[in-house]
Amino acid sequence: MSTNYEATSLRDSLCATISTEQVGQRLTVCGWVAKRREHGEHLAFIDIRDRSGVLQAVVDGSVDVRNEYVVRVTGTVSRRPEGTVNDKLATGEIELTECSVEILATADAPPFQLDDRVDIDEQVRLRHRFLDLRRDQMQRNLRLRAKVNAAIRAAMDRQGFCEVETPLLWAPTPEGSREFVVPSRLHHGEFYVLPQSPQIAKQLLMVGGFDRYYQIARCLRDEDLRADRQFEFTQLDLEASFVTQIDILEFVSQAVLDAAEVATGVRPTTIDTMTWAEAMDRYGVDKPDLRFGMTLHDLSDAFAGTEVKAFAAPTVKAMRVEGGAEFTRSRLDSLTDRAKGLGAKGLAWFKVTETGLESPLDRFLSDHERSIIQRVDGAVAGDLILVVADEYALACKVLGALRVEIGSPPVGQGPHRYVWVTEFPMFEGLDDDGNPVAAHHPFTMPHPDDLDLIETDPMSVRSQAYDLVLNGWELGSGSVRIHRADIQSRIFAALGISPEEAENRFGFLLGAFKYGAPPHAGFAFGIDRLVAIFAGEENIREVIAFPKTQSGADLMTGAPKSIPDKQLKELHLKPSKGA
RNA sequence: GGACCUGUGGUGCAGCUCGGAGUGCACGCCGCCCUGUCAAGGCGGAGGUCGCGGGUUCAAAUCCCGUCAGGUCCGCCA
Repeated sequence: MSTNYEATSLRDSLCATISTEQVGQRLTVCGWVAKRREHGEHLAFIDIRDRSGVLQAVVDGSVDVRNEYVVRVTGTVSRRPEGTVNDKLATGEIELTECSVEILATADAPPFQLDDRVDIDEQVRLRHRFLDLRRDQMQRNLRLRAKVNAAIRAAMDRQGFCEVETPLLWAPTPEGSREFVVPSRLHHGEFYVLPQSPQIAKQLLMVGGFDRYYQIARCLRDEDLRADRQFEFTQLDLEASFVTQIDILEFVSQAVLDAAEVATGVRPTTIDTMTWAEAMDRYGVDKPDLRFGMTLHDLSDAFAGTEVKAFAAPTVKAMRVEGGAEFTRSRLDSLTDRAKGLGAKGLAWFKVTETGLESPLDRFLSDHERSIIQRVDGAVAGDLILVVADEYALACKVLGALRVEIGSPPVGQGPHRYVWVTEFPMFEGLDDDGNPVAAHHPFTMPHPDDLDLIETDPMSVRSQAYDLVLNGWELGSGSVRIHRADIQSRIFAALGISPEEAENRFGFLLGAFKYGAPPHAGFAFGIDRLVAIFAGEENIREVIAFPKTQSGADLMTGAPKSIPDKQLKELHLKPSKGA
């Protein structure tokens, strides 16, 4: 028999670990009163809840305990009388009798019910998060998260990675996401920032000879929040030397598959791979959700010489919505609004009927065009065809967004479909000065076949950057890094960063690279998101103990708050008007 | 910075279109009854700035404007 690690000075056992095997034993448990059911002067049932579950204690009616009192109960483990067994309870066959009850702490009535019977308003939950955490959902989620963390650590350790901690107080780098700023007390008017990721630190560790580094790292970004984005989030951050992309994908796969196995009980058999170009073309996003079809189909050739004005565009993309002919006009209007909101000129829709097409545009179509639309993706009567005509990238993006909006199942439904998206473009879009913007970051190694294009056709250069995607969520991304000064110079030049500016911004990294930088590559993926999907939660707040609201407030502590003038003075800070 | 949804005893909702007394339901809370319940049951009770401010009106939870908070999304997130 295994040692009972749960026994402490105050208790012998966890509530729900007691079974019929212990019948007759006198045991002590500790926990909260989950429920009290009174049956007159000399009989009451109290459910005692600890982290393992609940256990029923039979007590005298005079025992005055109320919901959420903290109690220590000593009693005899007994079989429940015939006919009173509760199948719904792990401990439903037993109960504690002849109990003595010690009240360790009394409790006010909680501001909301702690069972999972009703949804509680987000504000109320967050204001009293410490109570919310007692609920089964939060207990399950955070314990699941702990198991995932442990599995990830074990996988990295097994693969020879060394866990190294990197600073939270770091130097500002005017690149990428907005940083949280920390004023320096000892250096007037100067600031640290909290790292948006340990990116540069881990590359320096490579130069430092830690050829396999990892860390379960907190990252901080002062950007607007979303269901899958908090100011602070946790990543498995890793970097390795003397490797290529293939090695990194394998390292990360091991960690993710191990995590999936402990979380779901099943080890996923495959992680798909597709290029970024494929993902955009077929799914209209760089984070495709492979749980469902509704892929995008290119009709550009068929409509090349069309008379239909709405379709006179470089690219015509279509998507079949199974059963979508039932969509109401207002639903179609709202989809059209969404398409326009994303930059499309409009959204064409065609309901496929037994006799043909039903659409405001139908009368403008040639017979050939009509037959093309009717056959999109094997359409049958009752389906809906959505068409966007525009520049290639925009048509893909708009239809891709509609695909997710219409077809995406809830997080908890369907299989877990992992996919590596590779060959991201090196650059995307132009900044205000007309220079290309690094899609990943400026230290990303271009694809070896595209090195010659850096100067001639930068926007077509592919990079050795890759994302891991699960069910439409971007879990994380990584890249092979540039370790050669000549290639780095060419990339800086393409980005419009002068040597002086590069020295100013990244001098300490580039300087380090002069002393022997090994070829290296790395990755980082978000543990909040991974656990949220494992837990079937739509929002990462549900897997974070103390999250912030969408406006960045902590409703429990009241943060952010003003600080005393004395403290401001010490930091050499003066609030501007309105503060 | 923008769009949309929500805000009504402690909690979750209904009431809002079509203005007419703080009206209703469920849970919780308090008291009494009840010896086998487990979402216990029965009886009784307390508990409200209808988020806040302004406007329209004889009259506003309800209509209008503004504002705050929470949520979802766009922008943003190298």
